[in-house]
Amino acid sequence: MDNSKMGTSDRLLMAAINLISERGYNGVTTQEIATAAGLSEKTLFRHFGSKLNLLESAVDRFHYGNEMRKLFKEKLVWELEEDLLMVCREYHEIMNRNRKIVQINLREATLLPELRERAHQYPKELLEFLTEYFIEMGKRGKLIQTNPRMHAFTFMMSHFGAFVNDLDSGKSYPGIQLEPFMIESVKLFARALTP
Amino acid sequence: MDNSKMGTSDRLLMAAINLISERGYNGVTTQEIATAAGLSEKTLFRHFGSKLNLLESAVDRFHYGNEMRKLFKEKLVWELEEDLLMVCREYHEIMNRNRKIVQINLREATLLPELRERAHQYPKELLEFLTEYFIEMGKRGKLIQTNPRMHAFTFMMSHFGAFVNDLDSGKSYPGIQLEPFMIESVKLFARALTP
DNA sequence: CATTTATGTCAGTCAGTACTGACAGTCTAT
DNA sequence: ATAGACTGTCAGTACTGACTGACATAAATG
Repeated sequence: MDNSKMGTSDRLLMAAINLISERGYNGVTTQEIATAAGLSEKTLFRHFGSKLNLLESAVDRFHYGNEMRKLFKEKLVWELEEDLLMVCREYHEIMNRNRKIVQINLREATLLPELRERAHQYPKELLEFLTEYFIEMGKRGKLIQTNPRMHAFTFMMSHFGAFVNDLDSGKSYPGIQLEPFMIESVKLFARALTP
Repeated sequence: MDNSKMGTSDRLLMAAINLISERGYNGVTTQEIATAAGLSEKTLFRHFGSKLNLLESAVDRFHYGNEMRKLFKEKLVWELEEDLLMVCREYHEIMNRNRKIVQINLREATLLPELRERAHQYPKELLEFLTEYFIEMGKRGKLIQTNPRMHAFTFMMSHFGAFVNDLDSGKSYPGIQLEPFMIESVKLFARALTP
């Protein structure tokens, strides 16, 4: 990546996120963060004052975005398989984009309680959206009517599990690709839930 | 817990696992580990020589056990719903028993590459068992024949996602309990996969 | 009762890390 | 040309944490 076009602060924030997501807050020195940003440690402390302030500033900029909310409000076609495929593609797109922040949250929840709250907002909201969608599909006679919330949760956990295993990296399950996984799991859920 | 009956080393190993799974290797001091074990830091270094050696000794004792292998070899009844419910109850039993080691693995994979290998052995093996089970069920005409490996993987990811969210703790999804989740998700999978 | 074993206290050493003030150099804007 | 903004170097300070040797105490063992 060409860092020369980014400001000093941005480079430090990015370097901090990259290294801390990998090795944890206590596993990285301010010297290492500054070096990864192509700057001096002195500059890091000029801009942020402290290591913790640097981390807090880095995660403050984090937000999931509105795409999923928009999808549920505007893009549903009320066909189970099509809608679920859209949803899970968007899910993985958003989660992968925020992978490092999610990793920092998983690692440093006690250091950053506010981040834990904010990072949990999205999956919580998605669970509600998906539950309401299943309920509405039931009303339209397009979904079996058993336990929409638990089915929504099962669907989400499946994709969260896949996300945590980072299928794109090929590390944990080399033979399994994200796209075929999404297609097949959506088919399976569609088959399970269609009357 | 009554520590007075355990040996000195055992208490240190357990204290190390408890604290490091929570705060990471670099987030805990040897003084804190010793205090949690009810011993002095001096004693910790008498028994283990170094902090890293203590952690390595602690995770060396880890192994998943043979229960799942036995289940697949001896306990299947070749009814999809019953078998899947057995499998996922055993899965969560084993994973919850090893939660702290799994958490250490997720956090410190670069510090302990051997642990990463060993910790991954179990889900890999389970994926193979479950895939073979689905194939055999297909041969017996009890399962649709599409993509057994991907279905096995989807099932596992769903439960791994639930495991990571530690449903028993009630932290992330307070309204969702593990047992109803297992029952409902197995019903959903059985419904999806039965011809 | 003497010896051995195990643990705790204490006062360190050493290396590492967060963070800083002073000074110098470079680039940009006026 | 100069002032201002920004960055880098250097030589620190203060603190922290892994780890240790020496000595003392207590419990277990023969």
